[in-house]
Amino acid sequence: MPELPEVEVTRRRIEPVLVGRRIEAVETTPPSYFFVTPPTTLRRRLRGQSVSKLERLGKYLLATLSDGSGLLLHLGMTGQLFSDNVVSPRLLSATARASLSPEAQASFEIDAHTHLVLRFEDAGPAVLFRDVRKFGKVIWLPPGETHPRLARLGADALTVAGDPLFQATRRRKVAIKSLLLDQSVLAGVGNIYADEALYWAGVRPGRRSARVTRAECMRIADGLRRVLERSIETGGSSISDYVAPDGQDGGYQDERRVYARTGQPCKACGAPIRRKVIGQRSAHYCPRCQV
DNA sequence: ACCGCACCCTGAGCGC
DNA sequence: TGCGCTCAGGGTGCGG
Repeated sequence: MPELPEVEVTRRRIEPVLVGRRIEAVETTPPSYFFVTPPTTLRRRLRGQSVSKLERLGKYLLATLSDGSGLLLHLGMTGQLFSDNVVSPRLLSATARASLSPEAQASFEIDAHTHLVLRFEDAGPAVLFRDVRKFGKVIWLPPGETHPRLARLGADALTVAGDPLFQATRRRKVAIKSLLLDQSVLAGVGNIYADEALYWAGVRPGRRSARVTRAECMRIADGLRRVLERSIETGGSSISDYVAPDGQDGGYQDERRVYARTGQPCKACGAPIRRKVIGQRSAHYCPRCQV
């Protein structure tokens, strides 16, 4: 699911049900590479801690705990972080949706894809982390320690300026889209918003980075800010799995200009949107509006 | 240093 | 109905 807007919306909406509460119990699925920190360690370290802060770093969420340690989460492709008092069909598989009565669907049952459950000392809702494909990550950070991946993150895509972006493109042969997806260059951009920002900038995704002009980098930075801010405003993109912690779908999927619109007319010029594989990911663009 | 590729995992949707 | 195929918003690690 999640790119910067979805992670930021998740942060904003899960913060009120996380910060200030003391963890009483931690439940997990068996060890897997989803747990960078093994479940047994996680249980031992988290119990009794209260959450003092929740921040977003690129696509990561970092919860600071009362002893100074940290709980680092990445939602991967299909990660869902939510409180267990909410309802959404996106929290069920299609088969579960088909087999369950509407009444049964109205309360979430912890399933095999729910890898982490945090229960708290107060009577409020539990916080759950569900992830069908297990590309997400749960990492406990000892007090005072950071994580190599965090140290390598580039500038946050929401606030990046055109000039540093232009500098980063020099002497790079990779497609401009692949550069935007490189988290050590820009933190937070994923496949949807890379395509959308390049559309607004009028630049084709396959252009070699070194051949993108300074003026175009300015437009790409503007495009990134535009699509990321607007997506946060509308609650992110809910295309297959994404659901906000309060169970709400996002709205930005309705505002897409190119992503997953292959063959459909460009909303500006009518030309059919094209799909092309770039860096093993699908890229979408308007052949007339983007050069 | 950089680039392309294989790989991690599960499910949905398609044509036959 | 079921099989085999492709596709999917993520990132890492390897060899060239």
